Amino acid sequence: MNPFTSRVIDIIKSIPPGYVMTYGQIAGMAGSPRGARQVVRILHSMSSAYGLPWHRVVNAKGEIAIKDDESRFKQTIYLSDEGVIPGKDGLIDLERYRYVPVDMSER
DNA sequence: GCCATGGCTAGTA
DNA sequence: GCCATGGCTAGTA
Repeated sequence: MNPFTSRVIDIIKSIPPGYVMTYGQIAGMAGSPRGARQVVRILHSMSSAYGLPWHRVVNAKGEIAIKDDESRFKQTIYLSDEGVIPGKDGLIDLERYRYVPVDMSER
């Protein structure tokens, strides 16, 4: 597996309950700032095999971007179960719920 | 060719 | 709304 792919998987697995990350944020953290779509692909195809908390990933606007209605609904439920509730505008407040891991090398 | 993006712009109000 | 972007694990043998 490509290093980028395994980094993305590790990052996604590190998102704690009650928090979300964005596709672009994950891609950038994995070393490919333009790789948001790869994150999408990984989430789409490898979530079940790797037990990824796929529901904790949203787009840059704080939207649940998944297309499939059923999965979309599940994501909404999973997030609300963890306390992540969209605002009146339907968007998840990233200021509040975004997970920003502390980079140990910068301490 | 696929995919659940992201960021910038045109066009409107 | 448009379009540049990029790495590759889909699946019902």
